[in-house]
Amino acid sequence: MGSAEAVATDIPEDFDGLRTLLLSRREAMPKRLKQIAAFALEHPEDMAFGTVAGIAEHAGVQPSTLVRFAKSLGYDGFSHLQQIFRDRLRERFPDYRERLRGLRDSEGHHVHAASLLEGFTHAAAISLERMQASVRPEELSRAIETLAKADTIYLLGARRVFPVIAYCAYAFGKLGVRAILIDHVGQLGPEQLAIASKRDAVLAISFTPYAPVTADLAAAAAQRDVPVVAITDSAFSPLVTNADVWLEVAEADFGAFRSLSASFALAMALAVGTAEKRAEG
Amino acid sequence: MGSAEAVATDIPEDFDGLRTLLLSRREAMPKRLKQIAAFALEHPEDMAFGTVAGIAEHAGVQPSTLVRFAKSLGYDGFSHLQQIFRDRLRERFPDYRERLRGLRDSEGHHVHAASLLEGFTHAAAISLERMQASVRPEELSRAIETLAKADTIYLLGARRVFPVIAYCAYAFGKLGVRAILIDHVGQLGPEQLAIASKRDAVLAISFTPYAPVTADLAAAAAQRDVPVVAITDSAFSPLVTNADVWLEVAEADFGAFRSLSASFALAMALAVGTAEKRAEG
DNA sequence: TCTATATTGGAATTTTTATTCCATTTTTGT
DNA sequence: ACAAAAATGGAATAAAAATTCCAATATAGA
Repeated sequence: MGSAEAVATDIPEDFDGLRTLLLSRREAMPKRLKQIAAFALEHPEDMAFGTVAGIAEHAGVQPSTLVRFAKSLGYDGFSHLQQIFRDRLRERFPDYRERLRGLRDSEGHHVHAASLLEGFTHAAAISLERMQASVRPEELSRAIETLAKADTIYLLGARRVFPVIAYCAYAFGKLGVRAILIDHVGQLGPEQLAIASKRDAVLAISFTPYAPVTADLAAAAAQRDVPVVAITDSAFSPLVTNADVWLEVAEADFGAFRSLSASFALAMALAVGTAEKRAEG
Repeated sequence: MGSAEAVATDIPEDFDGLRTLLLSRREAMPKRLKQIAAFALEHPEDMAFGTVAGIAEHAGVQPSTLVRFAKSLGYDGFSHLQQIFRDRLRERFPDYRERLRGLRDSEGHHVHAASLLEGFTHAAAISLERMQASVRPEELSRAIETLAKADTIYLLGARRVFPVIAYCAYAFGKLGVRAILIDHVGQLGPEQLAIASKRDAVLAISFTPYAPVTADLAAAAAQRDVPVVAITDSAFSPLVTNADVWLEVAEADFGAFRSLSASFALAMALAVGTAEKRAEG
């Protein structure tokens, strides 16, 4: 016994932890392993994407040495170590379920509750960050212009995104912009939308799994030449075909639930932007 | 010859090109391939990291269909296609900087629209960060325990926070927890809440300026010994006096509008925590 | 310098993963 | 409604990758 393998007690499951570990062990490492440690911190992307053979060649070591490196840190093998680098690129929590399970066993209930909260908070933060990169300013401007020209704005959204559209109703009301929430009570959606004309506009939101009502009502409106502004999560959304302008928002999830933070931020920007544009002209 | 394979003349080598290609072919694609195309654009990260088997399962298709998909676009095989997704993740950071620079250079309206969006995004991020510090894990646990013990959960929230409570109705439903949304249609709030007993619970949310309905209905429920869990923004809130447990959330604002992000994250943590606790015992 | 111990290189092996093939189902055109 | 073509599912196969093992080399302590 007493081999080189670590006692596998504190294996870092995220990149920061790994970096700290590597730095602290740096001095005590044999030549090739130190070489790999340096390479890993310098080229985390290669570590995330490469194969053992490829990375080994780049780093100037043997494939087996890479596996040894991973094991000496306490990981099962190279694949396990690589997961850390992949998670980092994904900006996701490392194996969150595992972590939650561990917390539940070791400490009290409130720790678990806190980490649930942390999970949803994190998902929200990621969504916001991603949206900053994905929404194109020109499209946003076009959407605002379309809504600003409208006489009345009809708000369309069901199920998961209903809260967003409900908030739009609140915000437009506060801003003095005439907007009508199509809540589809008593299945009266079509009737609620029937009076929309080409001088109005529809703001429709829908994410997977796309609620059929939303797409149907938006299509019906588009048919009658009512301008449609859509917020959705993919170019394949049924809303896209009928939309004059569409904005893409990909929300991050935690467990089975997706965030709505980015959608809210976007909806608010649309609402305020519309109100300001109207005030101008 | 003349098989289904594409003529391999214009294989996009970057993500944007691929996206454009997929969009242009969207209509002509058979069902499963379209399904994959949608999945690929929605979950580019999974495409980058996953294995054929894993991605196929997530997307709900057979592994062979994934390979066919890649080939139908002109790629050698799945691995070749996957490379596009990996390259995209590698270049994500420079891409983002480009975008910001472009933003600065472009014309006035777009900049303004973009900065509105940034403002709301920022407010949301700040709110999330603050909440992490202000919510005490023990209180959160107590709130979850209270809700978990309840037979039926009555959801109370009006005006600005109505979206949060509406989302709770959605989440609890998904999680199989009996919950009733007091939407106060036709001013029937008191009647909707009348059947709540001490074996149930009320989850009430209210922020300044506190909507009187919410406080009144919560007080009426508390009067009849229905446990009340409250989410509010200060110790001076009218909800506090009637609540058995209360959680404080201070949302940041941008312009006249406050974020709701932190409230959403908290509400989701409550919902999932409650469902888990019920599953345990 | 010599020996015990740790480290390294590289081929052999096992495991995982991508791809192909064919029978079955679905769609399309007449 | 029918035949032909296209699309699909799933098992079989091929390819690629990770891991292991052992001999060779280097290192440290006496």
